[in-house]
Amino acid sequence: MTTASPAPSSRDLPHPAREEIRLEGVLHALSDPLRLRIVRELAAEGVELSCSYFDLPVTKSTTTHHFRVLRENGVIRQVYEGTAKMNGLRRVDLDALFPGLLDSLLAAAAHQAARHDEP
Amino acid sequence: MTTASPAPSSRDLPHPAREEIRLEGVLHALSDPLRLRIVRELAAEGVELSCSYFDLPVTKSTTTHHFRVLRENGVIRQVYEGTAKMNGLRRVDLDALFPGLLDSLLAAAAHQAARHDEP
DNA sequence: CGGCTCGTACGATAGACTTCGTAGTACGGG
DNA sequence: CCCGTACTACGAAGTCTATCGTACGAGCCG
Repeated sequence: MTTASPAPSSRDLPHPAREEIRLEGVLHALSDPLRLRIVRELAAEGVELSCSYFDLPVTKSTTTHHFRVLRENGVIRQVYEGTAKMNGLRRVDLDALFPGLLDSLLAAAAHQAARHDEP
Repeated sequence: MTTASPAPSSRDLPHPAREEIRLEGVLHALSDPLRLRIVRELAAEGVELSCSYFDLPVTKSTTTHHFRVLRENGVIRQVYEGTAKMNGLRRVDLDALFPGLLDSLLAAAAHQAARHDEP
């Protein structure tokens, strides 16, 4: 049977449970421009994206570090899929914990981007 | 005439203009538990409060440091009034820059406090 | 005036954060 | 099976942060 077994490639990454996510941690994770940018792209695309999708102005080591900060603070979920690691926003968890916060943050970031970065 | 001259005690503190306030800075300022707590009390009282109003578990030096971080990131406004320094939320500026964000953040903090800190 | 309170400034320290480079592991394709 | 790709782990360097202690300046009150 074509069981939809998630092929749990034995490479599991530690994620905080929903109740363990702390607001301070989320804010800290998003207070870095690079990480905020990652989250914005993730939210814009709406689907899971591989790390290499992002073209960040830092080395891969640093990229790994930033993705880990986002994961450890409960902002994103990371799952291996073959050689790629897919990243998805934990929108459901965040919305349950902090209703409306994520949307406000994304709107604020978009607002600011429209004011400064983009012409 | 009893001019409402603000008695500009010649001790003026540098504040960022509204347009200079950066989302990353605000998030960073609020990612510290002590500073988040200060902002929550400020929002709850709704009026300007002196530094000594807060009974924080750190020394006065550290308190000064945290208030400065909040001011330099545009979260609060500080004005001298005699020997006291009054602190007020820059709600108008923040609401203009990031509509709804402050309320979402305060609600999220209250939510979390209800879940963990308070019984 | 003398002292008190409020808050600052400065220096110091320990810890955390960001970034990198190198070396290594896991998966998939020829 | 060997190699390329994707990402990690570890160590190192530099910077930033949080905290403190002590010493100081600015107003208020007796």
